[in-house]
Amino acid sequence: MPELPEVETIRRQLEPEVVGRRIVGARVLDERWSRPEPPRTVEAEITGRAIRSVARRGKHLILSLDGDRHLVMHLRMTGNLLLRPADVTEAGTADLAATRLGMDRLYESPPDARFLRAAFDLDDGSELWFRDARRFGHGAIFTGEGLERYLGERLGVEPLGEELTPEHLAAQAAGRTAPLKSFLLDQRRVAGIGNIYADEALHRAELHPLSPAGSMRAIHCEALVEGIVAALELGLAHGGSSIDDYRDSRGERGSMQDEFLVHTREGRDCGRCGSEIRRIVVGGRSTYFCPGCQVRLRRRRKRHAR
DNA sequence: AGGTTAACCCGCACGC
DNA sequence: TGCGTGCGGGTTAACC
Repeated sequence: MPELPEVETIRRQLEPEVVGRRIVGARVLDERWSRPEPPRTVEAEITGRAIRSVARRGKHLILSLDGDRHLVMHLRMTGNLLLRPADVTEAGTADLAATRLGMDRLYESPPDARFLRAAFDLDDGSELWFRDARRFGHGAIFTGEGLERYLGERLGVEPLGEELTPEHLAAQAAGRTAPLKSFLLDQRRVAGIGNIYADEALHRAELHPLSPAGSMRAIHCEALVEGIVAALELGLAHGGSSIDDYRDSRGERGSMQDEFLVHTREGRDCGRCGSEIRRIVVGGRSTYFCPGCQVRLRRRRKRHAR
């Protein structure tokens, strides 16, 4: 699923290709994609504007345009954001280009391309495609002020920035009884961690996914920050995880799924202690962990003032 | 109010 | 082979 490393991989690929380009056409093909904003409104807001920057906050990708307009896109589970190069816009050359770029079936001829939800034409002839089989993906247009408010009320600190310190994590977790797994998935605490990297971070930190978030002591917060950073950076280094749907902007798979320590590895041996990796459900999410080396912390007694 | 669960979707794996 | 069932998963809404 697209989590921080997957979205950041796409951002890094798009940035040099689209910054400075002008959007000369916009088609929102699925009204759900821009809901509650009507497709025509979003198209009108975008068309004719130049792309100033490609940014990411949490799992959101942000195309900032001329005139203080910001297109925020979220891939959710099955969304792909594909940059279709200028030389494949003619139907006859699509197969050739797809072969060259390893895109297999991703570039079908435009009119009947499956799952195409939105498409943006750039002034050099390239196209940005938002494909999404399950229609959970979303796009919205904001002014700078609206963007700040929208992201601000949904997202906590960036885990790969300076703000994620053990002290900050401790403050966020203080008093919370929700399991660590649920805590990590809460985007308002730390932004960008999803089911995959939550499992990987907890294993690296040797913390049990069911431990109450507020049970962590300073040493655990330090380990968890290190675990989060290490898991996300390894994901980035491998171009993200492609368990099934994720593809980068060129339609290529990431390889992080080959590096998982615990995620999707039920029944296999833990590389650290040799115990058998287990799968449980926490907060409705599949959760993989090693019962041998991920310690379960006890709930901390409330401190009494004296 | 924090925490948990359901709903949103739909392709696909699975079982018969 | 074909069909029905259920699962997954990020986020939000609804609920306890």
